[in-house]
Amino acid sequence: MKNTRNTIAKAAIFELIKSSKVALSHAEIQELNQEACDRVTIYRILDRLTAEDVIHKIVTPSGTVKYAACHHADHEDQHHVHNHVHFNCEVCQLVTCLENVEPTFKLPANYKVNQVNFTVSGICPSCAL
Amino acid sequence: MKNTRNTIAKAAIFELIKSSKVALSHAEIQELNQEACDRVTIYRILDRLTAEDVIHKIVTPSGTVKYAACHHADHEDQHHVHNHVHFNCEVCQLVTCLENVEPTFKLPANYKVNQVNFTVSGICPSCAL
DNA sequence: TCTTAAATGCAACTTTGTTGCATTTAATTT
DNA sequence: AAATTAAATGCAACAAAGTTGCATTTAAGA
Repeated sequence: MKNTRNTIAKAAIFELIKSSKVALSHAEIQELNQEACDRVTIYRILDRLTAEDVIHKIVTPSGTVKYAACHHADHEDQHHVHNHVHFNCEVCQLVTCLENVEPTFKLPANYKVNQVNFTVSGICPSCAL
Repeated sequence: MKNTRNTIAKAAIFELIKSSKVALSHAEIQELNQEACDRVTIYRILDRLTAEDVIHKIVTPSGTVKYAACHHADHEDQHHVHNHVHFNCEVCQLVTCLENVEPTFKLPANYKVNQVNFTVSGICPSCAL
């Protein structure tokens, strides 16, 4: 892992993502951060946090990219695979990690998996009322 | 379903997608179509074909949007859910539908599923050689 | 053939993400 | 504590991806 520094901007953005119950987009993070740092800086911080494996990137079926904190035990040094399901509510638009829902599937021989993106779209329990 | 017309552009683009073994991006479609119609028209045709459920949209973990033909039996009038896995090779960048790989998963109560997007990234058999 | 709503082309615009470079700053070394 | 240095930031400029409005064209039913 490359040398990485703990800056105020990075800490602030990580804190935002950690304290959010839902996944956040770049635009949402920028707004929540009160424009405290440059747009480009946020992109770079998100890349760093993703590389450090403390947040993970989620792509919704509509193509929106969001980020959420990782809640896995971090005492494993091999790269973690985020294979839980993300739920994208079509009504409230919120994306939530369903950490306990891990799909099972079987690929044909000789496929090597590095990364998965499982997103389910529909209506969440709150909006279904 | 809204009234929709069979135009040459729509037929050409559907043919391109159907005859491709891999999922195609908007840019790739435009190039393959020899710029025969406007960029905007392609976006609108892709939307229409998706709404008509004859192609489906795939979003890769890197955020690229691609389209592939649907190979399901079309005699069902309820909206089809594309719940097969898409494989995105990190080397050749090709996205292929693994029609036979359907993940199983169990959501908590009261979640209503309309759409799923399962994409697995890694190395495909051809590139693994 | 006539009619009309769907489809297209074009221009303009927004959103999202990237790159290069000068400046600032965190963290290590002296 | 000061010096060092590579990482991080800000800014400007750019590129890619997607959207919108509107005038014109066209498919398909009357």
